[in-house]
Amino acid sequence: MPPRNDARTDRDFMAGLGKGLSVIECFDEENVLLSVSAVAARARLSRAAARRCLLTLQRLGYAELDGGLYRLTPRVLRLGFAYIASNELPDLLQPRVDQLSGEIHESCSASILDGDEIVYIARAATKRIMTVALGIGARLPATCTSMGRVLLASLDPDEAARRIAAAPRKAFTPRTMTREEDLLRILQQVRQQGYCVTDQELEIGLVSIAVPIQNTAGKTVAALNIGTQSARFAAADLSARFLTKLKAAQKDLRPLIKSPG
Amino acid sequence: MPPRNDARTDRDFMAGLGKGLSVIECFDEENVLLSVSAVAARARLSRAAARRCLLTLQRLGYAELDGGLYRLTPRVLRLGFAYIASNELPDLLQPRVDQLSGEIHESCSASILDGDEIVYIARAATKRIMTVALGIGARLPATCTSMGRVLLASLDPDEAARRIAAAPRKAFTPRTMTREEDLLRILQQVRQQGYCVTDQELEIGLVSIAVPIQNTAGKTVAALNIGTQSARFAAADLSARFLTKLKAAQKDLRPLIKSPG
DNA sequence: ATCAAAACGTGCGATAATCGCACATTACTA
DNA sequence: TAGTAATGTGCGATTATCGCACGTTTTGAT
Repeated sequence: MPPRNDARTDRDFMAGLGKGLSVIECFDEENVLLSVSAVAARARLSRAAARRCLLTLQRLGYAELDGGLYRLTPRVLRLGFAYIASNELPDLLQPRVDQLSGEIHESCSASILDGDEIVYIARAATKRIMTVALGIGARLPATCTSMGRVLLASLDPDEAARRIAAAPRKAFTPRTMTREEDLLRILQQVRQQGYCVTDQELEIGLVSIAVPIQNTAGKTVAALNIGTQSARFAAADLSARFLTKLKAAQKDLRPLIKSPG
Repeated sequence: MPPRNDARTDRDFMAGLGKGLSVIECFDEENVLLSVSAVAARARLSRAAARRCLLTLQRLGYAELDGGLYRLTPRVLRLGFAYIASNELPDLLQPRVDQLSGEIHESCSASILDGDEIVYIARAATKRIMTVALGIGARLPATCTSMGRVLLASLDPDEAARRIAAAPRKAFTPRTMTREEDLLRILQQVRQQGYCVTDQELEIGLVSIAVPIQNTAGKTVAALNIGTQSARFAAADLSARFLTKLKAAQKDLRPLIKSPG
């Protein structure tokens, strides 16, 4: 489990904690109820270890037994909520996301970058526009989403290139950009124009536009986007239609987001 | 840490996992950045154990070091999201919550019961109506909220009485009901009328109305509410104004929510 | 209905990992 | 500058974790 050997850090690594967390992450949309063996297989643990983790989680109220199978309880939300509550960003962005969505009657979201994925931290949906539901905490690949590209573009170019090189670049649709050089060129363009439009690269029929959200120090800390259906707006029309609103939100939010330290 | 001695279960309890989870829960709105000692104190751990947990969380990407202090990373959302994604309820309720909020231009939420607290699992806010922000995963005492009372009322009366007796009943405002007998009487009333209105019991100026949401088997699995300001609607007017919409949502949702098993 | 295969719970000895004290070091404060 | 407090580190003792192996239960196919 420990990726590297950090001398001291290696001694202080608590294997049990790592295993338990990976057990929690075993559960998802397609795996609501899992058996001990299934968890062991998914988390790459021995059956005994998986069982001990599940028993512990059950004892602590994070999991419950349902006819021989385990399921997570709402108590698990306490963990994710520890982040939401400890980070002011979601609180600051959610009202504005709600407002924007109400004004334009389109889905609106905010996300941050975590490795090569974006993580939704605020969201307001008019109706479900994607086949998959995207609630808070949901993750999408950064390389093929408008918010992800805006966030990647805000990084040091070398760092951005590194993450793109390391990221799996699956072609979700025929339009998905997968070539490294194409992505780097797009990032360059995003840096210049200050926003990003994606045209059905994640799902056919889905278009979106995103802008970076900066803190008082000017550092990009999140991305804000509007997503809609290509049947209603062509990708080329998104900037003319929504960019003013997004830029206004960007400007309003900036003084509210204090830089750390 | 283990509450009881369950013979076998006791042997299979992984102390390290329990400690790590309690460390994560140390972080909240008022404690964004915590030192090793602070975490040790909050989680009731030895400094060494707290340090090992934090080091492990850092290694796994759940925490990061910021000038000698630790902070949670968005990766923690993966844990809470494991629940959201593995439970269909939030997905089913969120669109309807969004829709309802859009129609009536008031804040609308859904929650479930966890012990003596309600946990928000879907939410759409028009503007911030409470001084505290309530995102997904947020918790409030069940006894003094409209959704909490609806959910408590759905339990076996003995069980409800037990939870009320065990719950801390803090008076958030002068109007907060704290007497056990009053609460039991209210629950009785809620069972009869099928909804609950609360009038500034959690925060002055805040009124709300809630109805239970049932699955196909008729079992209450969540509560749906509308919250607004007493300056706009008197508590007595809430049912006349909003009950029809809430009941409609209740009826629409019921066939969508399958009973487990 | 019967049987095989798979999954589950349990016991236990060996091992390795956690534990927390004690010390050295580094901030922070008065 | 001295004193307080918090941090990182080393290490021996302890104990909790590990995973195999066994017996039992459930599943599912014939």
